[in-house]
Amino acid sequence: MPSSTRLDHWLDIFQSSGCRLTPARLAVLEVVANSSTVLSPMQIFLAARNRAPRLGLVSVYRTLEILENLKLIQRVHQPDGCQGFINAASGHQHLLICVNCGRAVYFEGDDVTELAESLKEKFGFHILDHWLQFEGICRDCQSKNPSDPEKP
Amino acid sequence: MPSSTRLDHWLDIFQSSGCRLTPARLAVLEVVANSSTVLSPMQIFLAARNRAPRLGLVSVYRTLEILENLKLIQRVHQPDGCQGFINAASGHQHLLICVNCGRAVYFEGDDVTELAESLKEKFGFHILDHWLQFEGICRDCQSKNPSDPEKP
DNA sequence: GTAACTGCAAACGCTTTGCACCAAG
DNA sequence: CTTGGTGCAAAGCGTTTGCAGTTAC
Repeated sequence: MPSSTRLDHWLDIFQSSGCRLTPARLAVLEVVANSSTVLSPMQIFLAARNRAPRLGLVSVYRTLEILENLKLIQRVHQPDGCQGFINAASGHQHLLICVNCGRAVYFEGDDVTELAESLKEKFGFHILDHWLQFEGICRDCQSKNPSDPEKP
Repeated sequence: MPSSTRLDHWLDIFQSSGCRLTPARLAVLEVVANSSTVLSPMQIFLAARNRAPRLGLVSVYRTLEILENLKLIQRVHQPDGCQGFINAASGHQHLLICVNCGRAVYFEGDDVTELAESLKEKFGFHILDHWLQFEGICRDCQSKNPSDPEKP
């Protein structure tokens, strides 16, 4: 899905779920919808403040909470701490993340549902959710200086 | 591996890596080595304080850091926040966690390495690490009151 | 007009650090 | 004896909350 279409889609869902569209929220939505990398609340704040100079960090947190509830973004857990967010591909949570630049790629991995089924039988667990994440270095970062961070 | 053997194993590695064995550290090691559930630093602190009454929370953090570096425990990321720790099965990071009681089960999932290989070809990523985690309700918790927490 | 939303500042909780004392080896 | 480890207290940091003013609808 192209970024512009995604933003329209988000605005649609956002408004029809009863949320008011304000400059602060629009700025956050634009930043997150147009990014294909994992972003921290602070990164989102800094980027969104260019579009809405009076923006406060608090509004970023509150908007992210709404977006997470609407399933428009998903939380990404990283080796160190964990408050990264990325726009959520429909239904999938299988991510490939570059530890150098933060770029993220969704991929298909339907064999996971088979695995879930066998776990259910084997251990008697009722499976609610799963999480598959790969970390590595993307092609671009491999060809550059490995210690050159390229966060957007 | 039985818990007692694991503790011995840990003490072995711990000491031969140059770390001194103190009452505080022993208490933390005993608690974590003998548990098969995901534990937060605070839970570990409370349990370990029974064995070493003068224990400080700070020592728990410091000991966990050492254990993580020695790969004896692994960090578990949970939907909400993420500072859970569990003793690490050798080489495997595939976990099945009960969201009710915290019990964790390691399982085999070697198909993940195949998947990693295909991702490498498809997207050009150099894969460094992966993470597969299932969340659900274990058999015991299914048969009990679902809202009855049973944290150890 | 009104309820939802805002930014600010302060509170909060978890984690880390500085330090003087202590004990493992 | 020496160096690494301890607990305490305080600092640090990211996140959340209370609030009075503001704005989308």
